[in-house]
Amino acid sequence: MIRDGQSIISILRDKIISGEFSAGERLAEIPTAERLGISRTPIRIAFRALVQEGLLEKLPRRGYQVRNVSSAQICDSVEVRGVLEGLAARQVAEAGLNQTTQDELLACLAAGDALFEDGKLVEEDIRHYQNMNMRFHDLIITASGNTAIKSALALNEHMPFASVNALAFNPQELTREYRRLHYAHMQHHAVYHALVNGQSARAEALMKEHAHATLAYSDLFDKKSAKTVSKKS
Amino acid sequence: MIRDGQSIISILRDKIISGEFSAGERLAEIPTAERLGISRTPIRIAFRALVQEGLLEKLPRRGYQVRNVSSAQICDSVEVRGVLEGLAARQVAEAGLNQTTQDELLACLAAGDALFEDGKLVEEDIRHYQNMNMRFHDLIITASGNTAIKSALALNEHMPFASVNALAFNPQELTREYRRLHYAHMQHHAVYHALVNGQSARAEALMKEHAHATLAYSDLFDKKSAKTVSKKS
DNA sequence: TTGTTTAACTTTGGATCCAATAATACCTTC
DNA sequence: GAAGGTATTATTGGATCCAAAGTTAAACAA
Repeated sequence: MIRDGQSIISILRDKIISGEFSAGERLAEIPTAERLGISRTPIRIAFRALVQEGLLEKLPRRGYQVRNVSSAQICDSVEVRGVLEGLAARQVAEAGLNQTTQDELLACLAAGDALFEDGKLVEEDIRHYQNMNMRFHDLIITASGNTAIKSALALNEHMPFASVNALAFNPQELTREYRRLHYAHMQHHAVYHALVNGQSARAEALMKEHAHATLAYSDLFDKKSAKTVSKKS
Repeated sequence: MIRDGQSIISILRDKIISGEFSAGERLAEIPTAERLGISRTPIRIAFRALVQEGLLEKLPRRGYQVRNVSSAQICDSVEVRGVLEGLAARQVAEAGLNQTTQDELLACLAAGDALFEDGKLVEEDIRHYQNMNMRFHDLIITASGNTAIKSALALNEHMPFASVNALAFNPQELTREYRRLHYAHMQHHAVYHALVNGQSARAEALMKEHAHATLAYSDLFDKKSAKTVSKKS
């Protein structure tokens, strides 16, 4: 029994991100509705929202299609996240950090410190890290008071995080994952330091670099380089 | 007779931006549907989209409400546009401008030059300018090939342009408007110059400043200053 | 065999109906 | 007069029906 309209969008989004609806697959309202055992109305609303989010593409009179999200597009998305969160960090540093936000950021940092204390991560730790990470970023964006940043990120919010994590994460390589997340966590500390000291330019630059760091230990970075080279040639 | 679903969203958006639906006004699906003489289904889809765009706010079980877009929020939105279009310009300059885009940008510049030739503007000229302006910006965003920028801007796309123009434009002051748009147009020339010469950092900085220039001749800028001061105190 | 025309099917958009639920107003009772 | 409970109303979410329009496929003719 599905009560809330929002959750249907989430369900479809998860199916796309998880690959149950594979890239390039064509989706129509009626078959999808039957597949999920609900009526067309919520599917219709969800499809439109997902088009707006950039996960679906509309083929006029031929249904919808799961957009093929290339690694280059994920890199683009990370770059966008970088400039927007960089702007947020700059504005926070300029306006000054209020006490409650400062406390909450510190709590995030402490939680992260605890996770990395024993020198290794298990899969559950990674989930904890991701929650903490999301909270840390959200705190800064919210603290900026810039609602336009929030809404601009709302669209492809899931995309960079979910896709990058899905592509970058390999359960076989927990050590590499440990290094990647630990580096990111140290950057969190640096960002916090810049924010409390009102170093706005530093905060902005750190936050931009921090977005890139999401990719730094994945092989996506190489693909992006290849793309850039081919563009220039 | 309304055929296309997208147009209903546009109609409602226009009514909000124009002030026919005033800020803070509560809207429910049924009364709005009756007011427009259509059924609830398209209204439902439109309301959800407008929530996602940030123009409406949902009051659970109490309908929707037109969000009060403050001048500070418009400034925020302009800032977001600045960093995103700055990113686009930088990427275009780095990758190099292809010939067709270059030609189309030149056509925009020529069209602008013609508008400003006789030293004054009439209201129709301003509409022409806005179309040309939109095309110029869209060309650069598209040329960047960064789809994430496009979708991030899609949300509040209308907002900065429409709202700023609505607030900044005063038919009594066509001379001031002439100066504002002429300055913006000269910046277009500078952006183009940076792009064709591959000066990526300059292109990015110019594009950011260009966004601010939208406000430079309006009194919004003062309000923003006031807000910043009050934040610090 | 190929091209054109037509018919059937697919698909979306809009309208309306029903159900669930929260808010509000009213009535009763203390 | 106030407070609490109940009933009505307002509002949204989902299901289904119908119409319009485009796509596909098949059949027929050249």
